Amino acid sequence: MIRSALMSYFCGIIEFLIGWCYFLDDSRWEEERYTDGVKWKFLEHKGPVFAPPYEPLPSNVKFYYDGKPMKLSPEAEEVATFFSKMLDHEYTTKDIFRKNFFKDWRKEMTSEEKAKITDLKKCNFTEMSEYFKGLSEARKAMTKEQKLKIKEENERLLQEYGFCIMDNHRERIANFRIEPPGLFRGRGDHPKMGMLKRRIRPQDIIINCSKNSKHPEPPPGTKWKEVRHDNKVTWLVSWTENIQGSIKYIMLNPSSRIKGEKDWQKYETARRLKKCVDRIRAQYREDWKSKEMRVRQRAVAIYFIDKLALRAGNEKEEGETADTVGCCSLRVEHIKLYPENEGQEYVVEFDFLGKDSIRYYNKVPVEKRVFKNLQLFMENKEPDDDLFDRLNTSVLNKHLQELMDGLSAKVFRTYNASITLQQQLKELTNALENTAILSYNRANRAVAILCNHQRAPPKTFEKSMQNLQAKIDAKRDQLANAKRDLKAAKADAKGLRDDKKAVQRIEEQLMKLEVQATDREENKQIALGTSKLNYLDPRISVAWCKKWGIPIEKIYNKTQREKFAWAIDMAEKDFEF
DNA sequence: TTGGAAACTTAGCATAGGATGT
DNA sequence: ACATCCTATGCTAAGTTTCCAA
Repeated sequence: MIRSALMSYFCGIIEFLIGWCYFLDDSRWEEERYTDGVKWKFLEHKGPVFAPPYEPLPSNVKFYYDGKPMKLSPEAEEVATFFSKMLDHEYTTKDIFRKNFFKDWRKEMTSEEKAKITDLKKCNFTEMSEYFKGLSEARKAMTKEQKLKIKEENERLLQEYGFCIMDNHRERIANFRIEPPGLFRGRGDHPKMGMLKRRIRPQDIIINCSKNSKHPEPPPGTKWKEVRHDNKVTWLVSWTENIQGSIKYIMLNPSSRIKGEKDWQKYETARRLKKCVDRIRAQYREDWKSKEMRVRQRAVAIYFIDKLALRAGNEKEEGETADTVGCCSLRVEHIKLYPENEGQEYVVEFDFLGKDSIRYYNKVPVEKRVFKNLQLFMENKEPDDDLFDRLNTSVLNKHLQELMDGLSAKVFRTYNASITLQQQLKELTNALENTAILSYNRANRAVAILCNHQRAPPKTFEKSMQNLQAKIDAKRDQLANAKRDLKAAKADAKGLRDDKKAVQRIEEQLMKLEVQATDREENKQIALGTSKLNYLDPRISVAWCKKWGIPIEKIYNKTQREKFAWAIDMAEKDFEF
């Protein structure tokens, strides 16, 4: 079954089929493929699409310094436009943002400009800002023909640069456009916010492709930094970004074979954890009693990672990024211990900023041994000391790897997310089709809450809720009227039947609206997409759809169906995670 | 053998663009 | 036909894990 499904999905052509049959007949394929690390045999692409060059402002749009108009050099002007475009954002008022911006802006100025422009407060960007607002208005107001023309040009670019050939398949590339220059805005309280993210040029670009492929051409008069032929990696293009000095990549779309296969493998690893999670849990519970402090710390950390789906928590360089933590990097100040709280014993209160500076707040009762250990870990420490001072992610993952091949901290998140979805779907789904999606979303929501996937409530949330409520009220009135008609229409049989039908139809519509309202309200601050895309084994959802006769389109949109094509082909209604 | 770099996954937000209502 | 609303998509930052050179 798996065999044929896979073939129909992946094996378009004969050569490829041979490769897959090798895989299908021999489970060592994965190991071989991944231990020798070869990711592809052939790779050809057209290289990246660069950001459009800077277009200087028209002469009537002026920058003012100290109240007087001032013509800027193109370099300085460009950076000024970045700032002017952000004027409406709160962060242009933040000290760090302004300080970083001004420092980097000055680097782009001529010496004359530098001498003159010494105070950001004296800079007036409003005319520039208005100009860009005007441009975006104009873009919105374009005629159909103009919009179509742009759309066609985008499509042409996509067809030319958006695909590559990897091992006999034309595959979609994820991000073939180079990130345009601008002002860096990190998430949360980022020390580098406002810094200039510089323009990427051909000489910054490393191309990766097959030796025997047609190499991408750099724009006329330019050169690539390097062309290499490394088939042990999956990226096509890379460059070094100037804010953190990290490398950025152009890679394939999630619909590609190489990503799909990896995704599948991820869920298979999580399913292997399912088989031995009892043993591992017994182990860490045992380790809570260990004589060795480092073993006890490790065991408590794994418990948190398992029970609360915390991230591993790598160390971060201070001052380079926002101050956020995960499990291993928790500090004393991030938890509070309550021997007794609201009728529960041994309660731990977590309050810290996690990835993307999203707050994690949770009060959980824990086992007595965990509680006692935490008290011990916190003894004689300052608030900003590490809670787990004998532990880091490398030590932790090394230990996990010993417990199970391929086990790392994030596998627990994947496992717990997927198993929770499966359980919740079993519990919540009732046979009534029109509430099935609500059940699904609720199961999805349980996972999102576990993983702390939050979102800012949409700006228009209140409004949209009101609109929906108005619709519901209107529908209620309509129902009341229909019921009245029904009472009045007792006389003749046909009218009675029609009226009954009408009442029923309206009742159904009303229920649908009410379900929609419930769903939306419950979703106010919770993001479902992240878990759906990254943590939930799609085969669970596919199986659920098959079991309840729900069209897959109801839960996965087009992009998601493309990403999960492997699972849609593979999973039958009896799939068990 | 280890620490930093490289590679790759996960993340929320902005907005484009399509659906829906008027 | 147009305005409004909502969802899908693009974007790129921020994580985790793996890799590899010293």
